[in-house]
Amino acid sequence: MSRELKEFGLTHEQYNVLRILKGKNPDAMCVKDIASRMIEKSSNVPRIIDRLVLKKLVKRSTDMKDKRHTLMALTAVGITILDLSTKRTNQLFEKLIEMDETSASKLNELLEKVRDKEV
Amino acid sequence: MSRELKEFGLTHEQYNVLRILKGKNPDAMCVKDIASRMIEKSSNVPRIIDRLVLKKLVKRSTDMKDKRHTLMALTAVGITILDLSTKRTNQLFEKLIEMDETSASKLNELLEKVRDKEV
DNA sequence: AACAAATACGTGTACGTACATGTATAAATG
DNA sequence: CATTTATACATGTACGTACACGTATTTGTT
Repeated sequence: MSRELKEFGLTHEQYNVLRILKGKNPDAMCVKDIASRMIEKSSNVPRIIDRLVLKKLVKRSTDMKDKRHTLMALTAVGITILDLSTKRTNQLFEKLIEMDETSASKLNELLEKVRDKEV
Repeated sequence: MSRELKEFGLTHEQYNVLRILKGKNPDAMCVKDIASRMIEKSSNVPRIIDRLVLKKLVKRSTDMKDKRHTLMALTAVGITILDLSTKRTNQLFEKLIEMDETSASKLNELLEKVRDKEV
């Protein structure tokens, strides 16, 4: 996945953030909202946004209703790049999960078992 | 796992390298040998060793038979720390894989299926 | 209204991953 | 034997993860 995204100048996490923003597009989202939708919920969202802003894929502004919020939204370029890269990753993903329904659901069940262990 | 290793001042990867060295102890290993036994085979071994040497868990020397080789071996302290931390991680691992034999082997089979996809 | 606490971001550091490149040494070749 | 090629390691950069901490803004309390 990363290998393919690289051709669009995106890392896995940058792509992930773009997709999250797409979910609200054309509305903006704040850092906390984005973080809550990420798999890896570290405090790294501001820095990932930094890189997307540099590439002009995302624009940043301050919420005047609550100045603690920074608002992020896709730019037109961002939407284009995202759509292109999504086409590619969707193809890959289809191949990856190519598995009959029974196996897929069994795999899921077993992984949940491991994930839920309290250690 | 990382959480527990932290109490021994070790990261996951540092611990991994110590275990690999333990496998050959008291003989030394070169970077290439270590890398070949790691899950993540990046070019990062020299830097992981750097940190272990700083903590005096590993000693480094040059192979006089082939000066391109750097030889790494555990120190006495390294062995002690490794044994202590291994006791802890073994307990955790036992809990984690607590799963009946049928489920465990089914999980393995399904994961192999995903892993072997050519994408 | 003044102050304390909570909230939302941003930033600093250590470390790891991925990838590219440099350097010393050894092996292979003509 | 001289030169090329391969090998083994080290190092640089970009980026991500984890965690600690700083700062601005808002909210809650007295």
